[in-house]
Amino acid sequence: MPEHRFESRNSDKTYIRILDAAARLYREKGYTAVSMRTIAKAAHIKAGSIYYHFESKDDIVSIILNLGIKVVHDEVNQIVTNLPDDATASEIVRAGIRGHLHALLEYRNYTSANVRIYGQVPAAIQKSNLLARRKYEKFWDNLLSDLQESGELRAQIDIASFRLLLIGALNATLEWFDQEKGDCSVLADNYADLLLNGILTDQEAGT
Amino acid sequence: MPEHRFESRNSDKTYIRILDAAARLYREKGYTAVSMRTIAKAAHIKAGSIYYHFESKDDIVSIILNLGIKVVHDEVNQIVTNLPDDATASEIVRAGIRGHLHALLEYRNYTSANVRIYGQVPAAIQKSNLLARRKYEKFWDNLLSDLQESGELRAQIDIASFRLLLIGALNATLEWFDQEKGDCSVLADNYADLLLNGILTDQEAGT
DNA sequence: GTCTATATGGGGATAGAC
DNA sequence: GTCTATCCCCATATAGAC
Repeated sequence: MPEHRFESRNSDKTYIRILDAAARLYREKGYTAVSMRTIAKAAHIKAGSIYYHFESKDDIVSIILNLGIKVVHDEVNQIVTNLPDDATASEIVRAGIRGHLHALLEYRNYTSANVRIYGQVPAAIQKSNLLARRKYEKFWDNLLSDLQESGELRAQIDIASFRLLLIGALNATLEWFDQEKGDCSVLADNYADLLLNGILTDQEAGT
Repeated sequence: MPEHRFESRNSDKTYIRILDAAARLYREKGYTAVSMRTIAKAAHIKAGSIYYHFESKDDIVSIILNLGIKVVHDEVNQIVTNLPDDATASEIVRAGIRGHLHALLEYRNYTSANVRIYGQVPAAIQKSNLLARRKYEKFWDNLLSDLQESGELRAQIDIASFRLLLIGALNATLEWFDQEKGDCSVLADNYADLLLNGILTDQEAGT
């Protein structure tokens, strides 16, 4: 799926084909349920041949998990960085939510594989994904802290708590959102409105 | 874990021991990774003996998935129903969030097993869990619709969208919240404040 | 109720031909 | 680069002793 990284390199098309097939299968079936034989069949290759491209099953999983974070981080970073200097807090947060949801659903096999199987892979593999996760969390924390210091976000909210709530809610859309039936930017604006303004009518707010 | 359902029945202690062990393992390792041998060892019994208590591996999984929804639904229902008649929207939503989070973390092995492996079990097992899921979703939708009709929640919010955001965010806490280090009612109040009032300062709200 | 033993099939990974 | 063949281990489920 992440074609941009390998575009024209000679016969690494096979490398990508294996990775794409594996990501989709991991998302659908879970970590242990997917065998090298299963991946091989989906990638139109024989099981033994996979070991020419990858060191082991865990090597494949580790690469998939890291791409699952990277594609989202890259897209959110690019969208937010390209906003005009006078963008409001609403616009910035909204853009971040749009970017996160768009990448999440665009690279669904990788992102969903990450969300679903991270908690179930061996500890060593989890560890290989931790740095990418921490960096993305830090990105949001910095973004939100800046907006809070400038007075656009309420002073009393805890940034880490909101970031956990936000990313938790966004990632959960992977479990139900159907790209065929809806536009994810509509969903993004919907979620952004709820999170920015809350659900109470004005006379009830603050209670 | 759900002792209340079987309290004193003779030697169904073994039944519960097997179920508890299986739920914990499914949460930690995923559906396919957990073998009958693994469950047997954790429940201090031999693999063949499990078939006296359960029909199959899928029978066990199906029961665990259904309990994972039921324990949360029951607790939220009880807490919200017992609120005084003059409770405000804030108090009702806050109580629902508290109940959901408390049950979620109290019966963590069952609830987390549900969240993590639902998407990875065979379709027939998913189907056996759908009714319980739909009932719990309906419970929240009815609750929120009533509050919207009484004017306490903003008229323009879409109830189903908010319910998806809410339950998605709450369930995601299973992946990071450490019960040893924090009180889940503090977390609940924190999340409730964010969701009820939003994150913008008052002069920015509505934009 | 719980045990041991076993039938049958699939798992990750490697060797060596082409 | 991809193939076939193989090593060795583990899976679910059942049969029948105790």
